[in-house]
Amino acid sequence: MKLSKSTHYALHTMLHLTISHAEGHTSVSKLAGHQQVSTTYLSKILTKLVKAGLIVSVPGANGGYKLKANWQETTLLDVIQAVEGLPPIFDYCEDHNPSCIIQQSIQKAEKNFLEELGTMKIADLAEDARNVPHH
Amino acid sequence: MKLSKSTHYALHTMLHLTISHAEGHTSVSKLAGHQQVSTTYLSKILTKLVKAGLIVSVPGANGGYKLKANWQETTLLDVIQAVEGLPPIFDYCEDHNPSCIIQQSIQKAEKNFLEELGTMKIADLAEDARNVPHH
DNA sequence: CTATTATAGACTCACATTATCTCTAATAGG
DNA sequence: CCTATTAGAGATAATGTGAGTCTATAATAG
Ligand code: SF4
Ligand code: SF4
Repeated sequence: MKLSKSTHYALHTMLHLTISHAEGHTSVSKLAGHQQVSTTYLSKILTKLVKAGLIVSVPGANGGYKLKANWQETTLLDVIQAVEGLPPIFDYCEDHNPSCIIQQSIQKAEKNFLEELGTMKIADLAEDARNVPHH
Repeated sequence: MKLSKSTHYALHTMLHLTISHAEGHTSVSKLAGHQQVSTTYLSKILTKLVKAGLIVSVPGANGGYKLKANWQETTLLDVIQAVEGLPPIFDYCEDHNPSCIIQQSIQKAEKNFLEELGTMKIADLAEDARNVPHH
Protein backbone atom coordinates (compact mmCIF):
# COMPACT_ATOMS: atom_id res chain seq x y z
CA MET A 1 0.00 0.00 0.00
CA LYS A 2 2.41 2.64 -1.23
CA LEU A 3 2.24 5.58 -3.56
CA SER A 4 4.55 5.04 -6.54
CA LYS A 5 7.79 6.85 -7.18
CA SER A 6 6.14 8.33 -10.27
CA THR A 7 3.64 10.09 -8.03
CA HIS A 8 6.51 11.64 -6.14
CA TYR A 9 8.03 12.91 -9.38
CA ALA A 10 4.66 14.35 -10.39
CA LEU A 11 4.08 16.10 -7.08
CA HIS A 12 7.56 17.55 -6.95
CA THR A 13 7.17 18.81 -10.50
CA MET A 14 3.80 20.37 -9.73
CA LEU A 15 5.39 22.19 -6.83
CA HIS A 16 8.06 23.55 -9.14
CA LEU A 17 5.60 24.62 -11.82
CA THR A 18 3.49 26.33 -9.20
CA ILE A 19 6.37 28.23 -7.65
CA SER A 20 7.67 29.38 -11.03
CA HIS A 21 4.37 29.61 -12.90
CA ALA A 22 4.84 33.31 -13.63
CA GLU A 23 7.89 32.54 -15.79
CA GLY A 24 5.94 30.85 -18.60
CA HIS A 25 6.71 27.39 -19.97
CA THR A 26 9.32 25.11 -18.47
CA SER A 27 10.95 22.31 -20.46
CA VAL A 28 11.01 18.75 -19.19
CA SER A 29 14.81 18.80 -19.12
CA LYS A 30 14.74 21.66 -16.63
CA LEU A 31 12.09 19.93 -14.54
CA ALA A 32 14.05 16.69 -14.57
CA GLY A 33 17.19 18.55 -13.58
CA HIS A 34 15.74 19.23 -10.15
CA GLN A 35 15.28 15.52 -9.50
CA GLN A 36 17.18 12.30 -10.15
CA VAL A 37 15.04 11.21 -13.09
CA SER A 38 15.57 10.97 -16.84
CA THR A 39 13.77 13.35 -19.17
CA THR A 40 12.05 10.62 -21.15
CA TYR A 41 10.65 8.97 -18.07
CA LEU A 42 9.48 12.20 -16.46
CA SER A 43 7.94 13.07 -19.81
CA LYS A 44 5.68 10.02 -19.62
CA ILE A 45 4.49 11.05 -16.17
CA LEU A 46 3.83 14.63 -17.21
CA THR A 47 1.78 13.41 -20.16
CA LYS A 48 -0.57 11.84 -17.61
CA LEU A 49 -0.94 15.22 -15.94
CA VAL A 50 -1.66 16.80 -19.33
CA LYS A 51 -4.36 14.24 -20.11
CA ALA A 52 -5.87 14.82 -16.69
CA GLY A 53 -6.01 18.52 -17.53
CA LEU A 54 -3.80 19.65 -14.65
CA ILE A 55 -1.07 21.13 -16.86
CA VAL A 56 -0.82 22.17 -20.50
CA SER A 57 2.02 21.44 -22.91
CA VAL A 58 3.41 23.24 -25.93
CA PRO A 59 5.80 21.44 -28.30
CA GLY A 60 8.53 23.09 -30.28
CA ALA A 61 11.17 25.65 -29.50
CA ASN A 62 10.56 27.63 -26.30
CA GLY A 63 7.79 25.16 -25.50
CA GLY A 64 7.36 23.09 -22.38
CA TYR A 65 4.83 22.76 -19.62
CA LYS A 66 2.82 25.19 -17.54
CA LEU A 67 -0.11 24.97 -15.17
CA LYS A 68 -3.69 25.00 -16.42
CA ALA A 69 -5.90 28.09 -16.24
CA ASN A 70 -7.30 27.94 -12.70
CA TRP A 71 -4.26 26.20 -11.28
CA GLN A 72 -5.08 27.47 -7.78
CA GLU A 73 -7.75 24.78 -7.44
CA THR A 74 -5.51 21.77 -8.09
CA THR A 75 -5.23 19.49 -5.07
CA LEU A 76 -2.97 16.66 -3.96
CA LEU A 77 -5.81 14.29 -4.81
CA ASP A 78 -5.94 15.49 -8.41
CA VAL A 79 -2.26 14.79 -8.96
CA ILE A 80 -2.25 11.45 -7.18
CA GLN A 81 -5.26 10.16 -9.09
CA ALA A 82 -3.91 11.44 -12.40
CA VAL A 83 -0.80 9.30 -11.94
CA GLU A 84 -2.11 6.33 -9.97
CA GLY A 85 -5.53 6.02 -11.54
CA LEU A 86 -8.70 5.38 -9.64
CA PRO A 87 -8.69 1.77 -8.44
CA PRO A 88 -9.89 1.36 -4.84
CA ILE A 89 -7.23 0.14 -2.45
CA PHE A 90 -9.35 -2.87 -1.47
CA ASP A 91 -11.46 -4.47 -4.18
CA TYR A 92 -11.65 -8.23 -3.87
CA CYS A 93 -15.37 -8.86 -4.09
CA GLU A 94 -15.68 -9.46 -7.84
CA ASP A 95 -17.08 -12.98 -7.60
CA HIS A 96 -17.86 -12.84 -3.90
CA ASN A 97 -20.34 -10.89 -1.88
CA PRO A 98 -20.47 -7.35 -3.31
CA SER A 99 -21.87 -6.10 -0.03
CA CYS A 100 -18.95 -7.48 1.96
CA ILE A 101 -18.79 -5.61 5.25
CA ILE A 102 -14.99 -5.59 5.23
CA GLN A 103 -14.80 -4.01 1.81
CA GLN A 104 -17.45 -1.48 2.75
CA SER A 105 -15.56 -0.47 5.88
CA ILE A 106 -12.19 -0.09 4.21
CA GLN A 107 -13.61 1.83 1.28
CA LYS A 108 -15.43 4.14 3.65
CA ALA A 109 -12.16 4.98 5.38
CA GLU A 110 -10.50 5.38 2.00
CA LYS A 111 -13.21 7.81 0.92
CA ASN A 112 -12.48 10.05 3.88
CA PHE A 113 -8.77 9.80 3.15
CA LEU A 114 -9.26 10.88 -0.45
CA GLU A 115 -11.58 13.69 0.57
CA GLU A 116 -8.95 15.04 2.92
CA LEU A 117 -6.35 14.97 0.14
CA GLY A 118 -8.93 16.80 -1.98
CA THR A 119 -8.82 19.74 0.41
CA MET A 120 -5.06 20.19 0.17
CA LYS A 121 -4.26 22.61 -2.63
CA ILE A 122 -0.87 22.53 -4.32
CA ALA A 123 -0.88 26.33 -4.37
CA ASP A 124 -1.08 26.47 -0.56
CA LEU A 125 1.71 23.92 -0.19
CA ALA A 126 3.86 25.88 -2.62
CA GLU A 127 3.38 28.97 -0.49
CA ASP A 128 4.66 27.09 2.54
CA ALA A 129 7.48 25.53 0.51
CA ARG A 130 8.94 28.94 -0.20
CA ASN A 131 10.04 29.10 3.43
CA VAL A 132 12.07 25.87 3.41
CA PRO A 133 15.58 25.60 1.96
CA HIS A 134 15.07 22.75 -0.49
CA HIS A 135 12.71 24.62 -2.81
CA MET B 1 -1.62 2.09 -3.79
CA LYS B 2 -3.43 -1.17 -3.19
CA LEU B 3 -3.81 -3.57 -0.30
CA SER B 4 -2.36 -6.96 -1.20
CA LYS B 5 -4.33 -10.11 -1.86
CA SER B 6 -2.69 -11.59 1.22
CA THR B 7 -4.39 -8.94 3.31
CA HIS B 8 -7.70 -10.01 1.87
CA TYR B 9 -7.01 -13.63 2.82
CA ALA B 10 -6.07 -12.54 6.33
CA LEU B 11 -9.16 -10.41 6.81
CA HIS B 12 -11.48 -13.08 5.47
CA THR B 13 -9.88 -15.63 7.76
CA MET B 14 -10.20 -13.35 10.77
CA LEU B 15 -13.88 -12.98 10.02
CA HIS B 16 -14.26 -16.75 9.95
CA LEU B 17 -12.33 -17.29 13.16
CA THR B 18 -14.39 -14.62 14.88
CA ILE B 19 -17.72 -16.05 13.78
CA SER B 20 -16.77 -19.57 14.82
CA HIS B 21 -14.51 -18.74 17.75
CA ALA B 22 -16.68 -20.71 20.20
CA GLU B 23 -15.86 -23.96 18.39
CA GLY B 24 -12.20 -24.09 19.42
CA HIS B 25 -9.28 -24.44 17.02
CA THR B 26 -9.69 -24.46 13.26
CA SER B 27 -7.12 -26.04 10.94
CA VAL B 28 -5.61 -24.13 8.06
CA SER B 29 -7.08 -26.60 5.60
CA LYS B 30 -10.57 -25.73 6.77
CA LEU B 31 -9.81 -22.02 6.64
CA ALA B 32 -8.35 -22.33 3.15
CA GLY B 33 -11.39 -24.31 2.03
CA HIS B 34 -13.52 -21.20 2.33
CA GLN B 35 -11.29 -19.30 -0.11
CA GLN B 36 -9.42 -20.01 -3.34
CA VAL B 37 -6.02 -20.27 -1.70
CA SER B 38 -3.61 -23.11 -0.99
CA THR B 39 -3.05 -24.28 2.57
CA THR B 40 0.69 -23.65 2.50
CA TYR B 41 0.31 -20.10 1.30
CA LEU B 42 -2.45 -19.23 3.74
CA SER B 43 -0.31 -20.79 6.45
CA LYS B 44 2.44 -18.25 5.78
CA ILE B 45 -0.03 -15.40 6.10
CA LEU B 46 -1.51 -16.75 9.32
CA THR B 47 1.97 -17.05 10.79
CA LYS B 48 2.21 -13.27 10.44
CA LEU B 49 -1.00 -12.90 12.43
CA VAL B 50 0.41 -15.24 15.09
CA LYS B 51 3.63 -13.22 15.35
CA ALA B 52 1.56 -10.05 15.63
CA GLY B 53 -0.32 -11.66 18.52
CA LEU B 54 -3.74 -11.50 16.90
CA ILE B 55 -4.29 -15.27 16.85
CA VAL B 56 -2.70 -18.25 18.59
CA SER B 57 -1.71 -21.55 17.02
CA VAL B 58 -1.44 -25.09 18.31
CA PRO B 59 0.42 -27.73 16.29
CA GLY B 60 -0.42 -31.39 16.26
CA ALA B 61 -3.62 -33.39 16.09
CA ASN B 62 -6.78 -31.37 16.79
CA GLY B 63 -4.65 -28.26 16.62
CA GLY B 64 -5.07 -25.23 14.45
CA TYR B 65 -5.74 -21.54 14.96
CA LYS B 66 -7.97 -19.57 17.28
CA LEU B 67 -8.30 -15.93 18.28
CA LYS B 68 -6.20 -14.42 21.04
CA ALA B 69 -7.55 -13.79 24.53
CA ASN B 70 -9.24 -10.39 24.18
CA TRP B 71 -10.14 -10.88 20.54
CA GLN B 72 -12.95 -8.34 20.78
CA GLU B 73 -10.40 -5.52 20.61
CA THR B 74 -8.80 -6.52 17.30
CA THR B 75 -9.36 -3.93 14.56
CA LEU B 76 -9.01 -3.80 10.79
CA LEU B 77 -5.84 -1.79 11.32
CA ASP B 78 -4.26 -4.53 13.42
CA VAL B 79 -4.78 -7.13 10.70
CA ILE B 80 -3.71 -4.89 7.84
CA GLN B 81 -0.51 -3.81 9.57
CA ALA B 82 0.29 -7.36 10.63
CA VAL B 83 0.30 -8.44 6.99
CA GLU B 84 1.47 -5.31 5.20
CA GLY B 85 3.94 -4.01 7.72
CA LEU B 86 4.24 -0.39 8.75
CA PRO B 87 5.83 1.56 5.88
CA PRO B 88 4.21 4.95 5.24
CA ILE B 89 2.46 5.24 1.88
CA PHE B 90 4.58 8.23 0.92
CA ASP B 91 8.19 8.29 2.07
CA TYR B 92 10.55 9.78 -0.47
CA CYS B 93 12.48 12.26 1.63
CA GLU B 94 15.45 10.13 2.67
CA ASP B 95 18.12 12.31 1.10
CA HIS B 96 15.87 15.29 0.46
CA ASN B 97 14.14 17.72 2.75
CA PRO B 98 12.82 15.72 5.72
CA SER B 99 10.33 18.48 6.46
CA CYS B 100 8.88 18.39 2.93
CA ILE B 101 5.43 19.94 3.02
CA ILE B 102 4.03 17.41 0.55
CA GLN B 103 5.17 14.46 2.60
CA GLN B 104 3.85 16.07 5.77
CA SER B 105 0.44 16.63 4.21
CA ILE B 106 0.05 13.15 2.81
CA GLN B 107 1.24 11.49 5.99
CA LYS B 108 -1.20 13.59 7.99
CA ALA B 109 -4.08 12.33 5.87
CA GLU B 110 -2.72 8.81 6.14
CA LYS B 111 -2.63 9.09 9.92
CA ASN B 112 -6.34 9.92 10.01
CA PHE B 113 -7.01 7.03 7.63
CA LEU B 114 -5.19 4.56 9.86
CA GLU B 115 -6.88 5.91 12.96
CA GLU B 116 -10.27 5.36 11.38
CA LEU B 117 -9.33 1.78 10.53
CA GLY B 118 -8.23 1.45 14.14
CA THR B 119 -11.77 2.11 15.32
CA MET B 120 -13.29 -0.68 13.21
CA LYS B 121 -13.37 -3.85 15.27
CA ILE B 122 -13.46 -7.24 13.55
CA ALA B 123 -15.95 -8.42 16.15
CA ASP B 124 -18.45 -5.74 15.13
CA LEU B 125 -18.02 -6.54 11.45
CA ALA B 126 -18.52 -10.23 12.16
CA GLU B 127 -21.77 -9.42 13.90
CA ASP B 128 -22.98 -7.61 10.79
CA ALA B 129 -21.66 -10.36 8.51
CA ARG B 130 -23.99 -12.88 10.14
CA ASN B 131 -26.87 -11.16 8.36
CA VAL B 132 -25.46 -11.51 4.83
CA PRO B 133 -25.64 -14.78 2.84
CA HIS B 134 -21.95 -15.21 2.02
CA HIS B 135 -20.86 -15.82 5.61
C1' DC C 1 14.44 25.09 -43.02
C1' DT C 2 16.25 23.98 -38.70
C1' DA C 3 16.65 23.50 -33.99
C1' DT C 4 13.85 22.49 -30.21
C1' DT C 5 10.48 20.25 -27.67
C1' DA C 6 6.51 17.10 -26.48
C1' DT C 7 4.47 12.48 -27.51
C1' DA C 8 4.15 7.65 -28.50
C1' DG C 9 5.72 2.90 -28.89
C1' DA C 10 8.57 -0.97 -28.13
C1' DC C 11 11.48 -2.77 -25.17
C1' DT C 12 14.32 -4.15 -20.98
C1' DC C 13 15.22 -4.55 -16.08
C1' DA C 14 14.41 -4.94 -11.13
C1' DC C 15 11.65 -6.14 -7.60
C1' DA C 16 7.61 -7.62 -4.83
C1' DT C 17 3.70 -10.52 -4.71
C1' DT C 18 1.87 -14.91 -5.23
C1' DA C 19 2.34 -19.59 -5.00
C1' DT C 20 4.17 -24.47 -4.71
C1' DC C 21 6.92 -28.13 -2.80
C1' DT C 22 9.47 -30.24 0.78
C1' DC C 23 11.24 -30.84 5.19
C1' DT C 24 11.04 -30.22 10.26
C1' DA C 25 8.89 -29.66 14.85
C1' DA C 26 5.29 -30.19 18.03
C1' DT C 27 1.08 -32.34 19.82
C1' DA C 28 -3.03 -35.53 20.80
C1' DG C 29 -4.51 -39.98 21.32
C1' DG C 30 -4.06 -44.79 21.48
C1' DC D 1 6.40 -45.25 22.55
C1' DC D 2 3.99 -44.76 17.81
C1' DT D 3 1.47 -42.64 14.58
C1' DA D 4 -1.45 -39.49 12.50
C1' DT D 5 -2.06 -34.69 12.38
C1' DT D 6 -0.94 -30.09 12.22
C1' DA D 7 1.86 -25.57 12.23
C1' DG D 8 6.21 -23.52 10.68
C1' DA D 9 10.39 -22.68 7.95
C1' DG D 10 13.11 -22.85 3.71
C1' DA D 11 14.05 -23.03 -1.10
C1' DT D 12 12.35 -22.09 -5.36
C1' DA D 13 9.46 -20.72 -9.27
C1' DA D 14 5.90 -17.97 -11.69
C1' DT D 15 3.73 -13.73 -12.28
C1' DG D 16 2.86 -8.95 -12.48
C1' DT D 17 3.92 -4.22 -11.93
C1' DG D 18 6.83 -0.33 -11.43
C1' DA D 19 10.81 1.88 -13.22
C1' DG D 20 13.57 3.09 -16.82
C1' DT D 21 15.85 3.39 -21.68
C1' DC D 22 15.89 3.98 -26.60
C1' DT D 23 14.10 5.41 -30.87
C1' DA D 24 10.96 7.49 -33.91
C1' DT D 25 7.37 10.97 -34.85
C1' DA D 26 4.83 15.37 -34.63
C1' DA D 27 4.50 20.14 -33.74
C1' DT D 28 6.27 24.81 -33.14
C1' DA D 29 9.34 29.20 -32.91
C1' DG D 30 12.53 31.74 -35.22
S1 SF4 E 1 -17.09 -11.60 1.75
FE1 SF4 E 1 -15.47 -10.01 1.63
S2 SF4 E 1 -13.75 -10.86 2.82
FE2 SF4 E 1 -15.13 -12.59 2.41
S3 SF4 E 1 -14.33 -13.52 0.48
FE3 SF4 E 1 -15.92 -12.01 -0.17
S4 SF4 E 1 -14.75 -10.12 -0.53
FE4 SF4 E 1 -13.41 -11.46 0.68
S1 SF4 F 1 11.08 18.27 -1.06
FE1 SF4 F 1 12.16 16.33 -1.49
S2 SF4 F 1 10.75 14.74 -0.82
FE2 SF4 F 1 9.53 16.65 -0.98
S3 SF4 F 1 8.65 16.59 -3.07
FE3 SF4 F 1 10.59 17.74 -3.22
S4 SF4 F 1 12.16 16.16 -3.75
FE4 SF4 F 1 10.31 15.07 -3.01
